[in-house]
Amino acid sequence: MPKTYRIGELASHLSVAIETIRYYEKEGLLPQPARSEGNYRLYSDAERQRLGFILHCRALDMTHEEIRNLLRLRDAPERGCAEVNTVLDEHIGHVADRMRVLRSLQGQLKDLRARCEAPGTSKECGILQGLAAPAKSRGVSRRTGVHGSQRGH
Amino acid sequence: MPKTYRIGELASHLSVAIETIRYYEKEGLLPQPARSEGNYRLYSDAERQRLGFILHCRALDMTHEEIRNLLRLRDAPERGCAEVNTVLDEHIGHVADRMRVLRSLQGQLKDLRARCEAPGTSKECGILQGLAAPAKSRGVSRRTGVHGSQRGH
DNA sequence: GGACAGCCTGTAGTAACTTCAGGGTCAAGC
DNA sequence: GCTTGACCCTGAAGTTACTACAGGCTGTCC
Repeated sequence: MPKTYRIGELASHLSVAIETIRYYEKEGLLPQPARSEGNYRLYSDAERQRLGFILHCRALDMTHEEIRNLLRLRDAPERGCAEVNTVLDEHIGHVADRMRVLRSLQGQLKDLRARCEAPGTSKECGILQGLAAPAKSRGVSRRTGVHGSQRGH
Repeated sequence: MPKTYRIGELASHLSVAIETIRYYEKEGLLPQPARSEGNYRLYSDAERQRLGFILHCRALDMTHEEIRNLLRLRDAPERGCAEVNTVLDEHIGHVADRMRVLRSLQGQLKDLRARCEAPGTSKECGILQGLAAPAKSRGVSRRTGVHGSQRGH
């Protein structure tokens, strides 16, 4: 009899919220697990490993779409390794793009910040004036980036 | 009679979607504008400038919350410039945090990518194995970042 | 048999939009 | 006068990856 885990065990072993596991199931990243008599989810070691794989991909900021692709390749071992490389290379590209954007942002923010050193009222604040300006040669294409994680405040 | 703009004009002048303008109004970033006889929105130059300010802030990846704060300071010029600095400094911090995370990610992704050079089947692919590993010393605190823009694929 | 941890389902909220359905307005052309 | 087409309106739902309830079972201990 192979070991099984209830959802709470799995969650604490892998340091993830219970709701997230159920959400991954709903999203089709995890299969529908076996159930106990009392309708509790029962996970096998294979499912535990699959979840670990998913979490590792998420820690690398991959989207569910990208993870789905990798899981498909993982499940079909006859497929070439080249596709795995492609997914990864594209993702590396997304991260690089996002970093370029942020570097540019950082420069602009620091320029803006330097406009205010005197403690005047905000009426004549150089920062607010800078933000009101037509924003020429901004160089930051709005709407780019690694599907970045939000939250942070 | 000062010039007024319809929403479509404003949108094309400032390169933003019409829906976004209406959304900003609903969010309270823009005031409710005057209306024409036929119930079309009519914007003044002041509103046009306010929208420009908002878009510039968004291009710097500020949240609506941060922008709301700046607008409040902009509208109350007797307040000190110091608060503007605070908002900006915090935002600069967020961007810096996000860049740190991405730099770490990039390193991990490249390590992973280096595991596959031979064109084998994905069964023995070092990348998939790397993603299955327990992910020790990962160092990327999940759930961080500049409320980053999503989309990108 | 009562308390309490743990699990269940389903729904709604988050950020900043985008998309859609189903209409009204207005100027030009026939 | 009527139609075409560009432009505008509202309100609701979809997007991503979760998180947070609400309201209700399950299982074990005392």
